Amino acid sequence: MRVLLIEDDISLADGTVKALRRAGYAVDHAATGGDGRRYVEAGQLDIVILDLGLPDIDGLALLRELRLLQSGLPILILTARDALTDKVAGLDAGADDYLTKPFAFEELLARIRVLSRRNTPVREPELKFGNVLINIASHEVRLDGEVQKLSRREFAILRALADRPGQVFSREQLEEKLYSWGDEVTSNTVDVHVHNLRKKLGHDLIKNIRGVGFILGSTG
Amino acid sequence: MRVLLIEDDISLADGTVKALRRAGYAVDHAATGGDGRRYVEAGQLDIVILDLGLPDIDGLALLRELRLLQSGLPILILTARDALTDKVAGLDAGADDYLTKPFAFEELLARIRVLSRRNTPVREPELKFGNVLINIASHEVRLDGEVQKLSRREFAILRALADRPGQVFSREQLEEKLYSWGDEVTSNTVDVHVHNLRKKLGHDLIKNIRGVGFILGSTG
DNA sequence: CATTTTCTTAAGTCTTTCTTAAATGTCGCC
DNA sequence: GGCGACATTTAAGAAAGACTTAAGAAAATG
Repeated sequence: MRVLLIEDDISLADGTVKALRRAGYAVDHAATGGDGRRYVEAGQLDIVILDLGLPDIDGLALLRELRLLQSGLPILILTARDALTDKVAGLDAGADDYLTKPFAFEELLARIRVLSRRNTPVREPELKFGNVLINIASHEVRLDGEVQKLSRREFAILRALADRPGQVFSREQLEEKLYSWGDEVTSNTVDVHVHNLRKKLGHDLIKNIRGVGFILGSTG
Repeated sequence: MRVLLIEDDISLADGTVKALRRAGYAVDHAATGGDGRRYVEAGQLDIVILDLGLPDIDGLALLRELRLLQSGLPILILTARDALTDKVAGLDAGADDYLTKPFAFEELLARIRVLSRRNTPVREPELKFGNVLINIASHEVRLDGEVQKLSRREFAILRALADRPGQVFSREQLEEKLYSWGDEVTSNTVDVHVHNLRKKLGHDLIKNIRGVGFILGSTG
């Protein structure tokens, strides 16, 4: 298991590196963002621990770059920035976990274990279908770059379909994604929302399969 | 996106449930571990938020149980227990994230988004017969790579035949696949659909065995 | 608490698909 | 080769399903 620590504070990095090695990991250390990027480009890494206050590159920008380089690579942000907005921004930018300094080393190890046992692939925070771009975090959807305001239910339907492109969802399945237990609905709400979605995002994005349901993003 | 909150403190749960719903999630709430387990058994969930101080079951034991029931289901622990050993134990027992109370709701949402980015790869069951490719998930059928639009009944017949290639199906057997009990039909519908299928997919795919029924030949 | 937005319902319209039945075609047996 | 049984084709009316619209109810927002 090979870990890359991107951290500019040398003395802090030193201690962490040593402790990680003691815990049985092979550890690389990069003191700058540019350096870190080169390590990731070289491949062979299983997990990246990223400090945000780097001297040369904005941490979140680097994070997005690394994601592009290796989309499945788990990235844990480890930083002194404990403001809520920083956490949310970091996680939404594609980080898999966010730990603030000062931290308990045992917790870092546990969170590394969580990330390293994960074997399912991870999706980008943004989804793209043709000329439609879906930002899960901001509930913002763009058609040809232009922001379209979606209501909550519209977004929920779109997201459900976008989670599994090429898979048909029956109305019942979609309702399950929209309504909590006890809130079931007995009308053609889904149809109406789909209709409104199509008005906003174009008529070809969501297709209907007669007698079966709705589907997004397959060629048929 | 369907979230289950397992939490015994009713007033806290109420607030969280409402806020989650406002964020666009379908939310189920279980006040006991046993209840929570039943929700998970029922399926349809995308993520579980688990409180550890439950009245009836030890939280970690429940966590392990849920993991067995649905191994890919993301579980986030949300608890007042902020001791390091609790965190480590929770994460090592199989939780995907661990958030301590009191918490910022925005952070919970961000961490839910992280977990929902994971998508369990789904096997796409495809059946192939000569130059005909059948995709069950998308209800798509291709002839020489080109998508052919099939109606519901046509697809049902083709799927029935394709499920057991080389086996002859009588008209009665095929009708059983098309109609629910009580909907029986008294004409040559099956023949008509087979005819339309052949028009779309070539005349050799579905063969007739005189006096017996229809069969899908793998040698086409 | 008033205003605005979003959600649900339901009814009407439109489209596709299903069924029916009758005509035509084919096989195999006498 | 002709006859009867079975299979295929055709077309039209019926039925089912999808889409659209609008209005009242509910929920969010300030």
